[in-house]
Amino acid sequence: MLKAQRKVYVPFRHAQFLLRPNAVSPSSPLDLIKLLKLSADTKTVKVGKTIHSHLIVTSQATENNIIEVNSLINFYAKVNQVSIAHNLFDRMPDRNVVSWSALMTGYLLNGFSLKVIRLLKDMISEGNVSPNEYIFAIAISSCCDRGRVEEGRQCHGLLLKTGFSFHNYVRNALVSMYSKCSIVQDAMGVWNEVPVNDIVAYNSILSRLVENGYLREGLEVLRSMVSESVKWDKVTFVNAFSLCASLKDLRLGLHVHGKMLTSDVECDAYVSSAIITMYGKCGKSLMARGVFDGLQSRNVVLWTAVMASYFQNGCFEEALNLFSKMEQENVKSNEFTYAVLLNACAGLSARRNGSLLHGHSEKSGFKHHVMVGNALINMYAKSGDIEAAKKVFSDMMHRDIITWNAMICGFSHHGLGKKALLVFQDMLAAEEHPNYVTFTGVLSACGHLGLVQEGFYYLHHLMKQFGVQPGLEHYTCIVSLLSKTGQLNEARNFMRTAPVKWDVVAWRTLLNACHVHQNYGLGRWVAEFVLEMDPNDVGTYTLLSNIYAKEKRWDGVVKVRKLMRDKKIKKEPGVSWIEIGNVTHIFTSEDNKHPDYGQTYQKVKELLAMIKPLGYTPDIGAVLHDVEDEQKEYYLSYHSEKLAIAYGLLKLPSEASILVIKNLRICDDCHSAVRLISKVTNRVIVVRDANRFHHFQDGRCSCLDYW
DNA sequence: GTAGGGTTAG
Repeated sequence: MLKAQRKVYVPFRHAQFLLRPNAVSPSSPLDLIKLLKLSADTKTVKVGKTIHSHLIVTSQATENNIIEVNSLINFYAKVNQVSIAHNLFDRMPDRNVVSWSALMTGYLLNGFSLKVIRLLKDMISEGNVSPNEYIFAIAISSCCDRGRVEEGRQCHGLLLKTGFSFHNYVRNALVSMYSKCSIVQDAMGVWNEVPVNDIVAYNSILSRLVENGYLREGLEVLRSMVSESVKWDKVTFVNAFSLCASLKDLRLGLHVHGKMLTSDVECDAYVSSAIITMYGKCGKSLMARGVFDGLQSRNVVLWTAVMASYFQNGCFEEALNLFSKMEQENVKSNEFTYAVLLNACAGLSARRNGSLLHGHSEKSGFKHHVMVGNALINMYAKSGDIEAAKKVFSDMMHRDIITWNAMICGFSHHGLGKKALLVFQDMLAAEEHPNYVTFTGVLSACGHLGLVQEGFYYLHHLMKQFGVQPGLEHYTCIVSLLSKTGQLNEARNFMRTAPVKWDVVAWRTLLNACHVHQNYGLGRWVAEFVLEMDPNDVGTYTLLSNIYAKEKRWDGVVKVRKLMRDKKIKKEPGVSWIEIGNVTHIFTSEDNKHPDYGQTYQKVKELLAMIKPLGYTPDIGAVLHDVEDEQKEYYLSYHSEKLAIAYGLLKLPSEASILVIKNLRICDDCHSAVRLISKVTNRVIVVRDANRFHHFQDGRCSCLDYW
């Protein structure tokens, strides 16, 4: 991995004369060496090469020579031409420790960490020059990649023998190495050995702690900086803001912001984006926007940070609106921008908008960026087009853990368990290590397929094998798996014994199973239990009322309705929408505001008449008991998803599949109606409800009638 | 003449 170069202001006026032909050089060799360093730091290849040719012509074999060549090695190393650097190094009659360190830095910067270690070994075996603190710091830094830890430990051992481990450079490199390799205990061990007040060391460990989620320890470090009166610099503030963001601690964030405003630290783009991100993660998108609006100049990162703040707080449209503003100001998107925008589309299930951005990103040259690919998979999967998600996945040249997770969870979300498990197998074959998220997808796929044994095998063995500690989500998947296969008592027992604190979601899973499997006794018990945990859970009231209705216990239905009235809980009205062309058509169960309402309602009636001969009977038990049967049927046909689907059938070409999105869970009646509608109209109909996707085709649904 | 810390996503 390339390391970022320090940014240096370029006083080019001083360098220009060298580029003129026939320039009479007024410089002493020392000036040239300074210029060479400058061109290395600023990566101005042309200037450096000119100096090189100048030196070839003028240099004699003097004592200066070794410094000149070292500077040249440093220059070529920094401008990513490390083979030229190595050539120069090989041709040196005498080398000193700087020659070695300059070359090693070159390999380090260009990502050839093995080469760095080999050079260290060569140096030791040649024995002319002894390694110093620079050499060790570079060698240790090269062990920062995962899988290089063992070499890092060997270097550490060597250091303890030579006594260099107390040098600041080296200690910082060790701390950095261990923490980048996620061995935070060792990093803290080194850190605690000797007290320091080197700002870089503080920043280094703080950043690593935050990055790896050791937030309590991060807070400790920040406190010790205060107690030891270490003056904070820009980087400290950036780290402190990201710590507050990770902690979602607005109070601390405000405090740090105040401290920054009263300090003399310059608020550059790094600091500003850290502040914006902090406010965003603490739930204050408007404050993030306020900081953003107050900035003099805004680069892509700042735009993306403020979009992300909106996204994280559910303001998807605001995030998307900023995109056009950014374009107006001629700021180009990068892969992060596309990721945020596509995620916002996913949040809105805005497939059309998403595919426009897809085209946009490809035109801007991001076709093969992993981050963009991941966001595209997520966007297509969440907006209903799992085929398009699969296509993006298949076309990707590089994949990371997020890619695999997005595809596995996407398939699972759509109820396509077999496909999810196939991708999981491919993932293992590709030697990618599954993580926490992977197993939520895998276990829910097992749930869709009813694979109880496999589910437990994954939970008890495979997760252990990959070092993933099972959490609430995984245990909930098991509850859902047992529930789905009708083992309600086993599910309840599992909930008694599993070592987690169950939340409302898990109990609701069991409750839903009781409803589907008609175990109304247990269902009522669970519902009461859930309502004790969360007395405002609308879904549970609805299920409980449904259970009473199925039992024909109208007193119970009345009781639930009274409870809801007393608590002023209103059932959220059902809303469904469908995108046609670039217009989103919205249907609700409570109004008839759509301009084509009459025609649409007529179509629903027609469809229901078509499916009645196939065995559809309106599930009138689910509707209020005190209404006439005819009226009940009318209520049911009013359901927003029926209207939206009918509208799609009216307006879309006959081969097009229909995607409808609904805010609530689809009801029994609509589910069986849509299954049959997919058969009589010979259409693929996809409904995304509050929980998952239902793929209706040829009279069947991908959820196998369990949801 | 050689090194080390920071921004935007899941």
